[in-house]
Amino acid sequence: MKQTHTPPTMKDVAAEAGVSLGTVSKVVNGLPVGEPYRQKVLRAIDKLNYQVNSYAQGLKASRTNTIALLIPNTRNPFFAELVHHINRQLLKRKYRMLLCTTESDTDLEQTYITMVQQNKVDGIIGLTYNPNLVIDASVPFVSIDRVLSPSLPCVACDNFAGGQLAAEKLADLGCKHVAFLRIGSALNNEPNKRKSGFENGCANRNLHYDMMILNDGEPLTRFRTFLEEHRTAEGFTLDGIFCVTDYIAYCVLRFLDELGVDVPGEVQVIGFDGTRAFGSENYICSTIVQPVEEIAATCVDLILQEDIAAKPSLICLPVRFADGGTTRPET
Amino acid sequence: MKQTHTPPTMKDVAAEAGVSLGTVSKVVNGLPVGEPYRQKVLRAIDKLNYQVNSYAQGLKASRTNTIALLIPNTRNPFFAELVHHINRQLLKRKYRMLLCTTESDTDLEQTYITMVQQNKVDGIIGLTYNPNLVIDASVPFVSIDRVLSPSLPCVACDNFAGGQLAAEKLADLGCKHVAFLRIGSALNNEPNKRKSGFENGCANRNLHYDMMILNDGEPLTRFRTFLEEHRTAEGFTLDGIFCVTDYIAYCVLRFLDELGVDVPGEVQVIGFDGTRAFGSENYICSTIVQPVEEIAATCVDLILQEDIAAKPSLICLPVRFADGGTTRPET
DNA sequence: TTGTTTTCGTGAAACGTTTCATGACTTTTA
DNA sequence: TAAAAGTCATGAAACGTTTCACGAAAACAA
Repeated sequence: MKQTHTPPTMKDVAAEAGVSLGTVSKVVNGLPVGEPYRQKVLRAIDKLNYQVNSYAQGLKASRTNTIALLIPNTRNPFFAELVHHINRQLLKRKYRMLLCTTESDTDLEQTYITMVQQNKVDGIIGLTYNPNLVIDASVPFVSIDRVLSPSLPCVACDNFAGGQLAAEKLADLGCKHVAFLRIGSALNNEPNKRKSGFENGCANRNLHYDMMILNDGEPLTRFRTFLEEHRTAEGFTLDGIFCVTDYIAYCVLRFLDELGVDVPGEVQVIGFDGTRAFGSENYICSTIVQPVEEIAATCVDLILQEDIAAKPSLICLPVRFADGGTTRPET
Repeated sequence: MKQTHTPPTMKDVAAEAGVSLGTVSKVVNGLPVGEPYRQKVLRAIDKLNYQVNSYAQGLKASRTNTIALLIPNTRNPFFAELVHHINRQLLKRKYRMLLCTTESDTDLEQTYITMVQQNKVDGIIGLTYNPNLVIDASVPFVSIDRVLSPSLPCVACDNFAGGQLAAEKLADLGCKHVAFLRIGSALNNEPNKRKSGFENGCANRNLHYDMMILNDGEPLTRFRTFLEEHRTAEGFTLDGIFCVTDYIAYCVLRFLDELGVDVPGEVQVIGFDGTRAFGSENYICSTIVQPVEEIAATCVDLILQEDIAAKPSLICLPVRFADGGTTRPET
């Protein structure tokens, strides 16, 4: 009699099908097997409800079926969505996701790096702002939003096009004098391209713009000061604001509210990311939406792709504008 | 000569230390070993920078070092924090977290259930509203916020105390006539206890209250209607509102804004959960804060605890009140 | 000193896969 | 028809652990 509580193994399947272990293995892995054999094995697998033990598999193949996702945190809604979609994609492909939230916790970063060194993950998808991250070349790595080295593929939305779209949108919505608010970064981040895209867009539409750049670490209240300076007796002297991030847009909106400036009446605001309001499908502000789902899918495709040489160094995915109530309705 | 690129195995450690495989295994697993042996092994482990291969471990022990976390989504900030903290706790204990975001995706639920049946996880931590979830008794299960059966432990914050605290807080802040807004649920959810707690608190403080209960699926705009009815020529007839959830509080705040009711001037609002504003440490409203970190730690403790019989069926963790600007400053 | 008990490190077997050399069987060729 | 070539399932070895029966050495008792 068969033990009821042990999951069936390949051996059981082989016995049931009347074939050898190797044959079952081949069928399971999609290797060529004579049709009658394949049928017998498939029937047996079905009958026993067999599923491979990925730990035995991992042991043998020194593959772990695990991809590490290195991300600052899950609190930021954009990151949370990214986690969600990457997780889905990996699950679909029978991979596990090792979630590493790194926020300024060097211990955790070390834990993660140790695991990688010890060959416990098959690849890493990383969205990291840590500039001195040491990446072992033997582990496949896909970066999000930041080109770390020419040899490591990077997936990002089309930040240049996004910046341009924001500028053109503001112009099309009737703005004459806009501002770009951003946080400077010495790093070679992809999001930095939003700036040149924006400048390009303004040039295309003959739009006059100011730019306010905060250094890393400077308090966001500087933006408040900046905005305050634009409030004159004749009204608010800006009629459009592009914020490099929805988060900044969110803060700016609060500042504007405090200053009594009407949005989108007096000034229209566009953010970047496509952050949705708490618990709803609505965007928290008019925004350039990153294609989170495609970014996730692309990362997973890349990390699981065998042929490393064939990986392009930068993949840009298209963005789109979405109305979130902080711009006037389109005509 | 030793191959440079293969991680060291127990065999290597045994050779280095001049002891047997079994001895190394015991040291690694903390089993009793003579002190001189232990020292030799530890030195060798250190020298070779050895780390156990958990896949071999899992194969042998039919343990997988993986805990599944079943959660509706990661978009809700409360869930996102839960994921974060549970992940940390598990990582600390060398466990992996298999993240299953289930939101109304029956396919994914099936994937997850199959994995469990096939013995691919060592336990499940589940926050699920799916009433007909079938739980295999052979897999340890810890539930969050919902008692699924007397034999399955459940971790929750002290919802009763939270409801009571909200009522008493409103009373202490000078409210005379408050309302409790909630969504009804036929399920035996722990959060339902917020109601009796609230009623108890009102009784303690002789506070008059209304209650508005929405059935599952009813649009939240009903709350708007409810609020509208309380706006009279003499002003707003409610001076305090307790919402069963921060999300509802968030919506209610928007309704109140639309209705031109001043918060916290005319009416004070308290939510429940401790949701923080996008990208900040501030709460989105005055709220009863769930101890997310403790909930996470408790779940992990329970799920990894060997002795199932010793697990209590319900663990209540203390809540606290936090000011989020929608109540008047405390005196 | 001898016999008995206890302690504790040893090493082989087993966990469920994958891989590869082997050889049985079929097809092709002369 | 016989030999050579090709096809393809077979089953044993190996992956890195854990576990357990075994036996050597130490401790104790007489």
